[in-house]
Amino acid sequence: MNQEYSGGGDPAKSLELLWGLQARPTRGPKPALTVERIVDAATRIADAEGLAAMSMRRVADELGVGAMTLYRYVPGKGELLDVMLDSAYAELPLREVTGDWRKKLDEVARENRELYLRHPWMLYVATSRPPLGPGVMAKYEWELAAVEGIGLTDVEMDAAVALVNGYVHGAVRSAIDAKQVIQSSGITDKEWWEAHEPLLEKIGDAQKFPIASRVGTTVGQEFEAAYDSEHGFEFGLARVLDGIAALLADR
Amino acid sequence: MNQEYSGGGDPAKSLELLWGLQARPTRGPKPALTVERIVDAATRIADAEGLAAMSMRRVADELGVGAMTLYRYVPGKGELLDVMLDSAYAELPLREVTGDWRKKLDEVARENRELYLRHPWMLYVATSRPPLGPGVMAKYEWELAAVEGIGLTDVEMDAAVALVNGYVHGAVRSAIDAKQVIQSSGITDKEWWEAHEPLLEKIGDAQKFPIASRVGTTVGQEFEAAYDSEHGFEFGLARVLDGIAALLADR
DNA sequence: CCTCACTGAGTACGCTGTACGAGGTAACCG
DNA sequence: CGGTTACCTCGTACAGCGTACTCAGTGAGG
Repeated sequence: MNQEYSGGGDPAKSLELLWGLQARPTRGPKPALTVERIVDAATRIADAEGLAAMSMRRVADELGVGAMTLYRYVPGKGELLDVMLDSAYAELPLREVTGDWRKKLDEVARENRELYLRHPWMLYVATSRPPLGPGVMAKYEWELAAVEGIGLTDVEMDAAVALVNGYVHGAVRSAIDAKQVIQSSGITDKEWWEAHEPLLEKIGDAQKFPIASRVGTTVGQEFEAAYDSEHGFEFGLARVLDGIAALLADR
Repeated sequence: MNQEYSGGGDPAKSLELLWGLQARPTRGPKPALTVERIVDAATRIADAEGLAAMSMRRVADELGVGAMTLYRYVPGKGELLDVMLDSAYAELPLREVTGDWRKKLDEVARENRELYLRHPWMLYVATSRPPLGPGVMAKYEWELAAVEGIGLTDVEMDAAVALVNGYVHGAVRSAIDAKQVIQSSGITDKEWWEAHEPLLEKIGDAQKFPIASRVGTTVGQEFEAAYDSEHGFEFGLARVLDGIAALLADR
């Protein structure tokens, strides 16, 4: 059972950390750590072993210090996650894309997807109103720029970007969850459906749920054939972009 | 900081529970509990106090038994969550809707939305390949029926339903997260932006992130005016359905 | 009526985040 | 230069978690 966390740090404290607003005191011994080193270590652990493995003690071990030492640099685990998230978003290349809005939004979706695949733990941290760190701000600006000046209101621009981001988030999460289920259980989707066909038949599956059993079987087989998540992602993204295009065409 | 859980129960064991496949032994004392009573109690707690409050001890207290007693009925917390999820999905009315696919999918989205609003904890349980209990199967069948016979392949039908479901999931989760942030911090979005304007200005916000600061301010104000999540939901749903419509029009 | 499968639950283990406080270190001030 | 004082490190402790183990009590089948 995977534990998941929402950042949930005190927003004000997170902000101070994110923008490096703490006055470096002169008295006393030099700090052995920096917030950055802590964030890097924590991210390394979360990348390799998942969010559940990223405990304060584990991070401290990784850095060769006591667990409580971390609390000199970070108010708590929630704030640490906030900073981790912002740092990860700062990895986005934010390339300037030439072309129309659709090409730009496509790029936005793809870059976000790759970021999530690189840092799967991000998908399990609640990100509603994320702390406005430099990484998140830059990302938001970049994404809005894709739909700037195409005839949307400000609110619609925000909604369009949120729609694309939300889609990518959900799609990648589904793909990763599915992969993890396969890895942890050693059972592919196809095998799953086949193994439970007798059970479902006994229940009266085919009669009660004719469409579901037909579609489920087909989907299981297609996914087996490595047709897989790549195509599923493309399908959904195309629909989302088509939806935005339809809105623009109405104008 | 909220903990969250993925169902993650042993799929085989969850299935047995879901379909009630356990052979009721005759020897020994009558069981004092049923899986159903446990699921109901757990759901009640999760509804009222959130997923984090739903610990095994808490559920046991609610039922007036020892914590370990629950393990006589349920293999573990993961499987319990699986069953809770399936039971909750079984609450969907699954009304037969007359009309075209769009009207039907719209109904699917709305019913799912209300279910999530009634049981917010569902949004924080990972649901990829949820255990195929009776509730989930019936829901899947109902949703697929909305897009049956309109010219989509089986894989596309699954993808379309997943797209709508994913959208609703993300949208409702965002709305609930936002509401919780406001409740727990007592700060509205507008106040948030206003309170941090000096900070962001000092950073060089307006110069570095012109679009973001403009759109962010506007969105904050609109949301303040209770324009709010309802309209945001409608906008996104309309785009998603438009996207599917565009696909059908191409044929 | 005896037997024994089954139920209930107390105790305990290892894990979590983090509050508290003791003890060491280094820069400032007189 | 010596004392003060702010700061850093981290051992200990606490409440809470999921759950493995174990043992006593129960009640129906033979």
